[in-house]
Amino acid sequence: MIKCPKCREVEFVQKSGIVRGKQRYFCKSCDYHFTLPEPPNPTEGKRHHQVTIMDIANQLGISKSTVSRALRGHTDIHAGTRKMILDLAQQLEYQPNPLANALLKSRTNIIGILVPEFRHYFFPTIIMGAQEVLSKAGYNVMICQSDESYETEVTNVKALMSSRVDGLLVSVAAQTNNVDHFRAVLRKEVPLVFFNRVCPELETPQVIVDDYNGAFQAVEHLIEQGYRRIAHLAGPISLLVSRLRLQGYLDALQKHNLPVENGLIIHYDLTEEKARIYANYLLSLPQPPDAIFAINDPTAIEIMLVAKSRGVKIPQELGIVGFSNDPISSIIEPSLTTLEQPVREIGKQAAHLLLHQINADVSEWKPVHQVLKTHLIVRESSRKEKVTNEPA
Amino acid sequence: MIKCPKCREVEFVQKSGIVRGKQRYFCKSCDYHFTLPEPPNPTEGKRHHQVTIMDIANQLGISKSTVSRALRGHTDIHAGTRKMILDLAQQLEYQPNPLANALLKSRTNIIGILVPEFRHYFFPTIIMGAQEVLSKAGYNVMICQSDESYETEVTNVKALMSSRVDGLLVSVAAQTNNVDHFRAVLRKEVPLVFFNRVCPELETPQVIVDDYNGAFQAVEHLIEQGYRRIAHLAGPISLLVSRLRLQGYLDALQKHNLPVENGLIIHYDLTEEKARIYANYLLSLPQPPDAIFAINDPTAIEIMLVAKSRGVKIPQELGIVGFSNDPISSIIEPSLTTLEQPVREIGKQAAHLLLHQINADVSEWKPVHQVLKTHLIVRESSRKEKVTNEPA
DNA sequence: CTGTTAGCGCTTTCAC
DNA sequence: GTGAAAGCGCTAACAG
Repeated sequence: MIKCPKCREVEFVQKSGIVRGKQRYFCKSCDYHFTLPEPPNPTEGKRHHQVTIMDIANQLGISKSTVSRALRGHTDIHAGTRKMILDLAQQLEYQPNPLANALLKSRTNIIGILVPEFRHYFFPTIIMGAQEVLSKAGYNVMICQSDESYETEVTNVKALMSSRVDGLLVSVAAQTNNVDHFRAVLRKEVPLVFFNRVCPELETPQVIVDDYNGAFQAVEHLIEQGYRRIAHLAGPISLLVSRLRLQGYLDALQKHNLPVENGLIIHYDLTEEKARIYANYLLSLPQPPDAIFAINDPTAIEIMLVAKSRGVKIPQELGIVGFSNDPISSIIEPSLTTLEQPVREIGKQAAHLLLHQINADVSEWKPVHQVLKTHLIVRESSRKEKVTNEPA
Repeated sequence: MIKCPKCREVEFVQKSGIVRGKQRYFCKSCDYHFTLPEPPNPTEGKRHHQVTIMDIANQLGISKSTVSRALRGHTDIHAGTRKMILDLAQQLEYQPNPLANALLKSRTNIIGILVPEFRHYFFPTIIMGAQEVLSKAGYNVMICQSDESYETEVTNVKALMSSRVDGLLVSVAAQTNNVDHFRAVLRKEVPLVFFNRVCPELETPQVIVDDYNGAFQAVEHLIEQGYRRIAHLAGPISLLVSRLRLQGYLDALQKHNLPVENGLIIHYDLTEEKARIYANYLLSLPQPPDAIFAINDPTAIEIMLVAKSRGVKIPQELGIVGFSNDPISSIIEPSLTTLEQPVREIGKQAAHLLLHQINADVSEWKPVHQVLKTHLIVRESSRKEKVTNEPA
């Protein structure tokens, strides 16, 4: 005898209508009702596109829970059963559906990587480093590029978030002035790690190199080589990396009692096109600089090409130093003096920090600031004194 | 009165034990049984991490189907209800969970891209082209690189397949001789499109450039410039692109009645290191070649660097032609003669073909072979006769 | 126009 | 050691 769990009445009536062969019952006294499940029908022949644990269970005449347990390596399973399951799974080329798992656990095992571009050496190499670490930890990687555009960056972050990535590795676009979209990420408690182009105002881990000292060394090296009017083709002031390298430049000038000329400091948006324009501008000044410290190697290369096309001799009339040691720096003639940074390592470190955040509770999150070393590589583009390399 | 749907008996008994407050009933006569659902408990206060349609439905006192319909833009919905739902969704920053959808539809909206590497200009540019098309169509992209290794390629394909990508864009690794892993992809009816490094033995779309004619032009150009012992640093014979470019090379020699010397044709695995080794080998032959046609620009660049380091004069003593027009070709000195190919367009075309496969029924799949044009760009590295560009 | 229900594939209680 | 059932969030079929 069945009692209604709501009103304790004993009578149920079957209402008219059947849902897909199932019978529905309603309590006579209250609004409580339920549907009687349909008797199991073994003569069903579904054609699955992908093998599921249910297929294995059915073929073996056991329940899917047991299959699941065997596949997941639970201990309390009969050894024989386990073997049957594992063998059949192998034979059927069973592949667990990560979507089901993801839905259940709210974890996709996907990491989003957002970079400004990946045409040059720098970001691809970082990505390779990150991928190396992440794929070892069982994560796949989704890569987006902002093309230095703020709008694209916002769109990409939204896309990655709506793909429910488990974490985000980001290098900010040159045009980004507002970081609310990253705040939203942290608000949803999705781990976020910045590298190279970071957001110091956000409480989240970041990996950079020692930009200040690198820039300082670069400019001091130019001064020691005898250059006196040193320009700086800098990145947008919104980026910390630009500000740090600028400060290194300024302090090196100051240390050597060289005047700072604001006209020789140009902030630009890191696009190839603008690099060319500003290089031309600098070289056509009434009193052009005798050296340029460029924010990065692609910029330095553009400057070299412009200088060459104008017949300006490097390094005699113009010294150039870049940043990052792009392989092209050693190929171009004259070869480019630059600051080596452990590019691949940046990616690996960032990935490690991200994994740490993912595996820790939100309350334990720590905004670690990792700073890696740079190393000046002196090549031809800044060696004014050709004969003597050592000081007298 | 409730009848057992299996044996038509009328009596059910409640067995001892309650599952999470639910009561289970068993037929007295047969083994049929069911569980009576628990009465709805409105005083439940779950704390969700992410906003779901259920949250919206509950707050509005309507059903989640209605919310779903409103959000999906179905027409048959009361305008007022729709507005309420849309407003609340906005206010709650509701984001649909793509995992639930993916599980339901077996579509992830993710495309896997597998390339040999992305350090140089070529593959990143293709990826950008593909991404442009795919993201417009609502797809995200998952990028893997095989590092030219067969094993890594197999691993990557498996990883992408187990991520249930909706389609695959692939350029094959140099070391790949066996394509069973791609056969498995097609067997599972996952759309697959090859580009650049293709598998002609598989019945699936592919995008290449006119490698044969490109190579033919390149070598004919060298011959016209007066070079007579032309070597070819080729890719692995397993790749169609290597075979086509080799054939172009051979036919150009034949057309101009130049002998083919097997010692001047070297197949290699496309790694930077080996390029250097073989370049050195060629240049140290008792009768070294007076020109080299390289399978691609990175290879040509390596050859140039080796030649320079050995004091071999380019183009006077050694003519060099590459393939692809990597930006570095116009930067290096002497600038590199090469074949321009519409790199970005390759990615776009491949993406279009893939989208077509995805949207078509498997029975309609067509192994289209798209061939894009190449264009010889003559630069300094092959201009032996410096003064006269035109024939007499 | 709206509500109810099943089910995508899987893991995880709970019960035996 | 194994099975039954719930549920992750969503859409679609069906009933009203």
